[in-house]
Amino acid sequence: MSAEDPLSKGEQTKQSILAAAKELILDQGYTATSMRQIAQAVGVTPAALYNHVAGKDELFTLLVREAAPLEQGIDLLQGLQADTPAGLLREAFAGLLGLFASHEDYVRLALIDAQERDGAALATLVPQLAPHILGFARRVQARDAVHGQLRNLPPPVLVRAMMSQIGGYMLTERVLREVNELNLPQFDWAGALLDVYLHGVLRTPDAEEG
Amino acid sequence: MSAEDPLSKGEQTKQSILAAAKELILDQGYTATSMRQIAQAVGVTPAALYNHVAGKDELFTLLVREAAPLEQGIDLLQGLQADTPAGLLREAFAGLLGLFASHEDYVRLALIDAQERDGAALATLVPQLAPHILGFARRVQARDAVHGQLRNLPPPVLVRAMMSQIGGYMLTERVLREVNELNLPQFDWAGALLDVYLHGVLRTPDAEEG
DNA sequence: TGTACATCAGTGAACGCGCGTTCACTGATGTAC
DNA sequence: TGTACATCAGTGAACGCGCGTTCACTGATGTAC
Repeated sequence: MSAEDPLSKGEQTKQSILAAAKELILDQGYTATSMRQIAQAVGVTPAALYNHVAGKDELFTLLVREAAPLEQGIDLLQGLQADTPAGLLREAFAGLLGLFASHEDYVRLALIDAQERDGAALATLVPQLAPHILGFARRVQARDAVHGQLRNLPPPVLVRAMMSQIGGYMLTERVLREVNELNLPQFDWAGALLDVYLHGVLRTPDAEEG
Repeated sequence: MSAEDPLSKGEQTKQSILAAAKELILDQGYTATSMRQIAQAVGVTPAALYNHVAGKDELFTLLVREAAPLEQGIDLLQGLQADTPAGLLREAFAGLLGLFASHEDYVRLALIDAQERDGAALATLVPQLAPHILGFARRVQARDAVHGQLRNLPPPVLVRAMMSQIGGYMLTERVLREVNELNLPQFDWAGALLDVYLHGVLRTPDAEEG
């Protein structure tokens, strides 16, 4: 259709299959979604799927791999600009939270994988990301030797408290939304949780702006 | 068997069915677990299940309802002893985290329900718990009018940051465990996250002990 | 430019299988008189 | 204490159905000479 669209018929169909499968699986889960449903959504016979994809298993694996923002996560951790520990933490927190929030599909696919398929997808992702998280923790520590902004916390606590707050944000985003009295309209929740986190790991409130 | 066991044969079988279903569903998910598998685990014919349970749907609903620590959660929020805002927050954080951590089965069943069955179970739980969470927030606020320990944060932020950190703890407990370099052996992670949270919402570090 | 052929994308029928649930039934257990 | 009967717990076969996948096939599209 568009100018940058030299996709063959086959590629087009494959993309349609992936898109339909993603939508159905996000809605119903992996086991509850059938190849027949996917074929119908694409407008094709079930048998036709097997011209483009080896089977249901490979289809889901493709889906998860395609949705994972792994490279972006790594680039983000490696491309942090800030000089101070507080700045690094702020930048990483905001960046990672934004990354996950903008890839909610991936988060949900990963949860489905974990629950219905032993979590092979997450299991391969964590080891790939781990060294970069560790590198980030060391960098923060090294900067703090100069600036002394951080409370005396073990580096793993810095990292886990951050990941926990970010993961918790994603989790509560879906649950607490329904509790009206806890909803502040137009409120910058991500910023508020970042603020609580920074205040929690820094020595003094004033240092936060460094 | 034991002294306090006047269970009829039927009740015994029903409990066996619930136990077997719970184990299988936690392992494989709801859709992927069949009535035949459950019957086999119990040592009984599939048809026999229907003498004790209306169907697969009701079986799962029973399971979730039985696993939910709803009353304990409410009792905990209502029975807080502390006088100061900081004390209340600390007690609630530690209590709720402990409650969820000791009911991991429920957390997982609720996630399965949310993913494979539209989340009917969670949907009924949140409104039941919500008023007590709100009452708790008001209580903290009222005490703070006297003590002035808290930073100037909207009460919903206090609550959500806490729920987010607790939820994040449950989430990262399963994922980050596998990253060896982030594991501090024998470390009191719950205490560390509580510490970061309190430090994050209180005005001064010294006030935490109040 | 025309022809022969290979590759591609999709069809329709069928495979063996496991699913949730129902049904008529069988013994064993409990209850009433 | 004995007998008649209702209830209980479980069986085995069967129901209609949808599952993932395979297979022989058909046209359409692309390629080589």
